[in-house]
Amino acid sequence: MVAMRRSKIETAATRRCIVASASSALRTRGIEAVSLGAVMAEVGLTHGGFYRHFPSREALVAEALDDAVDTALDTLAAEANRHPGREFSALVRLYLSSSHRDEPSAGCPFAALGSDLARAPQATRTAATAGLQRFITTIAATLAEPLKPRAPAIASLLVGALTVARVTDDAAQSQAILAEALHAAEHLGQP
Amino acid sequence: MVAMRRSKIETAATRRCIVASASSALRTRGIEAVSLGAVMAEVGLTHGGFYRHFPSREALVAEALDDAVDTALDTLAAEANRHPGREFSALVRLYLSSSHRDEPSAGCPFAALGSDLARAPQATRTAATAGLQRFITTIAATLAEPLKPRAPAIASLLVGALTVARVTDDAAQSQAILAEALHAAEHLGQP
DNA sequence: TGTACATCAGTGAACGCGCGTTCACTGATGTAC
DNA sequence: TGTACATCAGTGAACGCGCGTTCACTGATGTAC
Repeated sequence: MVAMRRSKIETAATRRCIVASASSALRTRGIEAVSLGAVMAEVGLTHGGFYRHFPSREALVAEALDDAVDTALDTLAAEANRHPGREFSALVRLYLSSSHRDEPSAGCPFAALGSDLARAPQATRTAATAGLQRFITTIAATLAEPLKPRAPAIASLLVGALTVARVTDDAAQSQAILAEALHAAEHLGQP
Repeated sequence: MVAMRRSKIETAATRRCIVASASSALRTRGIEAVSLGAVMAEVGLTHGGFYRHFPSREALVAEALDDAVDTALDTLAAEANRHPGREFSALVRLYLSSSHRDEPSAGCPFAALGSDLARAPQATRTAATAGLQRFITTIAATLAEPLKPRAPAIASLLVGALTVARVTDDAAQSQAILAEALHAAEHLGQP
């Protein structure tokens, strides 16, 4: 295909595709293992055009992380709202499901990238900090008033459980971790 | 300095130094960011000699991870044993301390490398799986008999809390996460 | 115990590779009149 | 509305860099006798 100028609408769509591609690639392969060439190839473009959309790789990473937080929290909040009166339990069960464990590309970026984010450069850290606050707020929204202060601990439990359930090679141990974490989360979600 | 053959004792010491250097570098900078050149330079050697000790970078990573698990669990178990009758609380307080958060190089490798380990190659995954089991066992050893099944959930909470406390940019939020996680851990450590 | 030789820990140059970034170029899109 | 020109999305080659790994070499250590 020959290079040529694209319409503003096409350009905006391309940019969104690049972010979406990076957003899932990051969660699948980790921040450092995602190359610009791979992201652009998945969108159907060559790597050279990248800099028409972003000033640097890091700018894309920060924006892709924001996108990941958005879509993951939307999914969790939607699941909670689908179960009126049992929002907390619904959120926790989806988060600690084996499908979430087995599909990091669309899942929680803190479980997929936690240790990477702690070492990431400024722009990414800033996006991560804001996203983490939103994650905690989303959990708090499903808790009764006096339990809301437990949201940070519950967020920690969810992120940690999914992370270690993905670390272990042993399928039975992985299931046990999810099950015990679910039990503990429900315990923390009650007075 | 001129190259020359070293005694068996020196060779073994060098090997241990390489592992120790890698063990802390991994936890500080992440698995992918640690280069053999940097590890060897820290030991005072050039990169070429690495292959006299290990067949590949991955073999070193797996062994360094084992070392990290060993030293981190030794520290936790020693702290627990220093407080007879309050082993669980002592372990959890050390794990969720701000000094642990601020010093990843000597700390828990699951908090420092969690998401990296989930994507690591076979040898590393195998070492991580065994190490995770030992971590859970170490926690269970500090719990009363009927509470031992909660060890995987408590391990998840500790790993997750330290991970997200390191992700956030906001010092106050980081402290709140550690404090709330400690509260939740103590809650889970009681009948 | 002493000697002759094989071994091998460490050096430093070299390799091939993939990466992020830059750049000259193309030609349709957007805009000024 | 029509025309002339500036803009710029995307291409593909090129760059410099750091990486893991290999290798010929050095000379003290280890071993066979």
